[in-house]
Amino acid sequence: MFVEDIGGGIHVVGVGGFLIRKSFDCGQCFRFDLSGGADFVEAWGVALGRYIGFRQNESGDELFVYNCSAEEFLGIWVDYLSLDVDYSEVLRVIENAAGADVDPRGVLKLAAEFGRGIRIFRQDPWEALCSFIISQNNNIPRIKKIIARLCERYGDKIFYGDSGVAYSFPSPERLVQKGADELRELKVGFRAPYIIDAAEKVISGEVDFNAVKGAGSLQAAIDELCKIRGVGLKVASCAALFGFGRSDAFPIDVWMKRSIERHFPHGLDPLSFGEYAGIAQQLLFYYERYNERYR
DNA sequence: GCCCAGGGCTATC
DNA sequence: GATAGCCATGGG
Repeated sequence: MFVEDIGGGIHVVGVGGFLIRKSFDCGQCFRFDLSGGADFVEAWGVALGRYIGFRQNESGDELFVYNCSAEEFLGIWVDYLSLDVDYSEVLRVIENAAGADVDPRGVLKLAAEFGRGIRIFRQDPWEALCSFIISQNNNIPRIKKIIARLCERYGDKIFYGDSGVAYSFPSPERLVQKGADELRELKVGFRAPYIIDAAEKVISGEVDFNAVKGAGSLQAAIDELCKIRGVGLKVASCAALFGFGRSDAFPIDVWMKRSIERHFPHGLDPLSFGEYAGIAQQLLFYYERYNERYR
């Protein structure tokens, strides 16, 4: 990877096939907005308390990162974006993880190709947990709007610019201080008490993030997260995968249920993907959710 | 105007 | 342990 400073940002070459168009739009994070022109894509948003922008050409071999220094990119964003992981090897494993008996139509290979360029980000644990509590029985555009309102009202101003103001994701302390009634004004609906319960248990240590990270098994990590009211298997799996680096977590939502019912007549065992189960899940989700051919 | 959404809780069988 | 109804809201 080659990184050089330019005015207001950096130029990166050699990102190993990483594509911002797919990675920021595959349903794993909710605070980035995609825009684009004829032959490029931009993604602007907030993560890790920083306002940052990415611009990439269509083939993906030219990446520009704004509001970011070379040092910051190498020290923070390479990890966040999982650019240290060899996804060509990951995809190879996933494609070959099931035989024709399990995957008669070769959907794993199709999904891997369709989602080539996706990286599973290493997001902030609290933000991921809170975001996926909000996600339940909800749709992605609306989840993004609710989270944007949450940050505008309760986050800190972290950036002033011509295009507007950017806000950080609010801490659990701030949300507890506000309470469920005020949260309802943001139209989070029945999820308001769930968010408060999560914040309270994180603050008190009843739910221990270090215990989740250091859990000896995926099940132990999920059990810890499920102490929170409103957090079940699916939300816990998403938080584990996207916020705690548990790449073996395998969240099953309505899209994944459809994918499995449609393509895998005898079901699909996450264990067959080993530590890459979460990535396999994301590829199947993306293929089912965004591939018009199979809608 | 209707169905649905990156679900989970509760009651009931 | 499985299933049904409910939860609050608005995207498409």
